[in-house]
Amino acid sequence: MRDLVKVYKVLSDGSRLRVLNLLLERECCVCEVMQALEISQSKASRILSALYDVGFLKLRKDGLWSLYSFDWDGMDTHLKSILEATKQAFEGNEQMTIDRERLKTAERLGPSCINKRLKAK
Amino acid sequence: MRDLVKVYKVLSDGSRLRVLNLLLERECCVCEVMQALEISQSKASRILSALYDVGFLKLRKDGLWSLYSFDWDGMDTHLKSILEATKQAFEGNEQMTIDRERLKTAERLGPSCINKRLKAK
DNA sequence: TACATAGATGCAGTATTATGCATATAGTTC
DNA sequence: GAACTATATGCATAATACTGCATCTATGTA
Repeated sequence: MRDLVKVYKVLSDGSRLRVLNLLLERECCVCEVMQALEISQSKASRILSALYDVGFLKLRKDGLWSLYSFDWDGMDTHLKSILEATKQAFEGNEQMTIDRERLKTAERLGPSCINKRLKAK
Repeated sequence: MRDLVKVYKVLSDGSRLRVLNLLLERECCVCEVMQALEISQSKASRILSALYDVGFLKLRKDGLWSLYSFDWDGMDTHLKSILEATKQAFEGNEQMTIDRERLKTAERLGPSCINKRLKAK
């Protein structure tokens, strides 16, 4: 039951839910998440590792990139049902739609590149 | 989405989950919850009202007693699926089984009566 | 080997949450 | 209306969680 509490703790944060929503679209690296949600690198990284820790995600490394995606196969049954319910709750939500749109234009550029861009503006 | 965060916040606490579990058994008053879980009156009251606030429960007053139970009819769809998933996760959990057992012997006695008993021991 | 880069993490400050105690509130009973 | 009682709640304190900044790690590249 301690695990269940942990799972709900992870889900009880708007930013973390927004990241889940992105990942429902496709596998993402840390820098894509930071672009799509306009959050800092450390925040994006921590959110992804929190979602990973409770068992929602799997991690694949490609050179410097950490690519996170849902671990549908490894995920236990309870987690899956909770996730399904959550997914349903996202439907029709404006913020979630915007985020998914923005993810489409997110490029696989590292944080330093993104930060330079932001400063240039 | 703010609502969803609220719901998960409420669920991200062991005691609150234990109370949900009791209510899956039957309607309870505050003092039955405090007996079954061995928690303080204010804690039991606050937990119940938190669960009420997000829409899981309905409240019926009988004299001095506040009787809380699941509001299956009034509950919205998302909430219901989340609750279903949670319920499944409770199955086979030792603590939850113990709590449900203890609820059977819980009597509808007020806090003052319960506290007197405890002191008498 | 030296440097550049994506991501992870320690730390500190801030904000949020949980909980006990005391007290308020609202029914009940005499 | 006075006393009693179940529940709700204000307040203070303690515990937890969030986040940015700086730094570290590990991989890739010249």
